[in-house]
Amino acid sequence: MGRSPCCDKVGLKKGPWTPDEDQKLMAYIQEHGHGSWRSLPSKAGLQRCGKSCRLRWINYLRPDIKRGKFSLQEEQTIIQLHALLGNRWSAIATHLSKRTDNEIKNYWNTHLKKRLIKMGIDPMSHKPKNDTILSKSGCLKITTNLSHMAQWESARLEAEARLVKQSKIQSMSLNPLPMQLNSSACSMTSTIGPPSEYLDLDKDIVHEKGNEVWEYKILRMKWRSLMT
DNA sequence: AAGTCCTTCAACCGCCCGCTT
DNA sequence: CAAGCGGGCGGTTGAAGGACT
Repeated sequence: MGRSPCCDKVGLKKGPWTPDEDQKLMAYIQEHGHGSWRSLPSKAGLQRCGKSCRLRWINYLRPDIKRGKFSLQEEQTIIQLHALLGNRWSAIATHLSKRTDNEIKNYWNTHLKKRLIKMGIDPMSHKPKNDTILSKSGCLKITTNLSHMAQWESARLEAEARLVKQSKIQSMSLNPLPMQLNSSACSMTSTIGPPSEYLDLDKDIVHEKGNEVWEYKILRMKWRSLMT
């Protein structure tokens, strides 16, 4: 059976949000929380569908959002995480506090992807375009390790997401158990980890262009930063 | 100054997944 | 177990503004 549309589209407004609509949405959420997105628009007096409200809140109105130029550190983090995770923007966003998945996705598509292409790096595989030559000369091991690392990282992120969800549920029930969560998170990260080969690998891939230096210290460095 | 092309990014769309009934 | 629903995600679009001719 086909699913019903997320909202009754007749009479609902689309397109850019007006300051008045923003104000209504913010005022409502600050007072009541968003609750069910589907029912929020009518309660808040908005002629929008719930999805549109959710998107507007998450990507623009939320108070804990950082806007403006991405720092070099942020750019490097995005590139490193993209190498590991691919186009999993929401997963990447969890590692860049105050940045939204939409913003990261846009920044990748409009800036970083083009920059990598200019540097002769395939933005999807994060490998130099003339990869076949490099593979023969030893980079194959790095590529293989990256693939293993990505698999492990995927699993770790999923576990982390579960913990966050669990934490939210517990805090909402006014009976948070931060110590338990922290200890379980610690035990997870200390007992589960990448194979020792990742920790021993010292090879970095470095590309230079003009004043820009891009370091692909994905393996050892990334692992360390994820644990901090 | 006017017209065209290019870039950016907010917002929409469709699909998927997990939960509930 | 299957259907229905809501939320979330990634891909795509199109308006707006800037750059270029």
